[in-house]
Amino acid sequence: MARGKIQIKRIENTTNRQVTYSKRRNGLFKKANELTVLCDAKVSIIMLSSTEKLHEYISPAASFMVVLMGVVQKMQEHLKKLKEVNRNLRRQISQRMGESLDGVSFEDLRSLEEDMESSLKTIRERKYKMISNQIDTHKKKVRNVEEIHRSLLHEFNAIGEDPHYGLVDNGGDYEHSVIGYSNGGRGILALRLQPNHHNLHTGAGSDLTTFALLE
Amino acid sequence: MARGKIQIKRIENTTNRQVTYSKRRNGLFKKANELTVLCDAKVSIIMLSSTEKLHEYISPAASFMVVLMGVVQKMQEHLKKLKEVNRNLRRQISQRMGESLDGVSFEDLRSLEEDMESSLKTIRERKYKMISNQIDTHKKKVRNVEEIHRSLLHEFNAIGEDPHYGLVDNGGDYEHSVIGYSNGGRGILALRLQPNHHNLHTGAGSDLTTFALLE
DNA sequence: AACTATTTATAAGA
DNA sequence: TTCTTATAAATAGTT
Repeated sequence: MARGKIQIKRIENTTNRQVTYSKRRNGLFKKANELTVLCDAKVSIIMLSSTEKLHEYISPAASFMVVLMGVVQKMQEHLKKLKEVNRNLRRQISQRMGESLDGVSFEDLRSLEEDMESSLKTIRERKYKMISNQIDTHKKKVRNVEEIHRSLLHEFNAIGEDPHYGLVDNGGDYEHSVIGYSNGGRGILALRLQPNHHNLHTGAGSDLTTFALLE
Repeated sequence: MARGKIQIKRIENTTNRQVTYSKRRNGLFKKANELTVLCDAKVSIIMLSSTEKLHEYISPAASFMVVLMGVVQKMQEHLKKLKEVNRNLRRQISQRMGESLDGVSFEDLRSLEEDMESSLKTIRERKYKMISNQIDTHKKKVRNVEEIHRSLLHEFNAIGEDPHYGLVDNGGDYEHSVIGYSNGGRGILALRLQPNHHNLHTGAGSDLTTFALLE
């Protein structure tokens, strides 16, 4: 309706469609507001853009659907608060990763450093404890294998000295079995050490901003 | 908006008001429909005339209720996601504070330690830089004060040797002036910019809200 | 986000 | 109400 007449049909160009949506939405809301004022009416408009963004106009004292609207509003406030909290949490993490430190006071920097030092100590201790536990476990396993080895050797010698048994070539199977044992149980450890990939940093960064409102 | 400009305020003449309501209602619905078609949007309008008559516009494929319910549902989902993200962020912070480390794999623990070590290094470097900056600034201030002191002392001595001037007690103003200089110009920094309040819709005190749900 | 040539909406009158 | 029409307002295309 301006630099040329347009057909009232879906605008295929996305940018154009969004610009027009924005302009006409403002126009519609303005008209609604004028109607409200001029004619003492109550008007509620809810609209969803093709990108599923919600916009609404509510005239003063529009009692219609006020309850539901109220619910929506409350939820919006809640969402806003959660977003704010998330922002703060992200900032904290950033700072603990040595980023976003502009504007942090010297005192805060010092206490952050102290805090991180003690935390790092805790983590380190835990790591060492994990290592020593693993070593203990491994030692026990080795002892166990050695025990088996000794007893097998003992049996073997006993057999060698026993005139009832002849010496039999086992084609290297003996050695093979020993190697197999010496490595025994590793597989279990390897299973335990598989990282539980619940991403420490990335997962939280998932994009919530482009959230579709309707299917 | 036609045979004369009108003020956007309640039309006192009842007949006139009703006529205008009818005309503008049609206009509004037409615009809503155009918007729906042009921009592939969903629009619902509900309005109540001053005579309490209900009129509504519902774009194809969306009733007001359905749209609202959809909105509520989507908001709930969004809230849920945000809460989940929140939980993850808190867990990350906890871990970086040496807490909630049960169930963290050895590999994750190791990478967390590494990460924290490098972060701590960054923070430490920043702290040291801040310290050295402060020391530099302080040194400069001291030099400046000494300079002023020297020159004043020089002047003082010159005056004392000049037979044209008598010695005058300035009641501590000397010290005050020095302090004043060392802080000189600071006040200018205290000026702040007033935020721009741009009211988009100026017509009457209506509750006109336009917001993107999920920026 | 501005501008502006046009189209569209509409206030007042019939 | 509906039609008419002069004029105000909205806006499509452009910058």
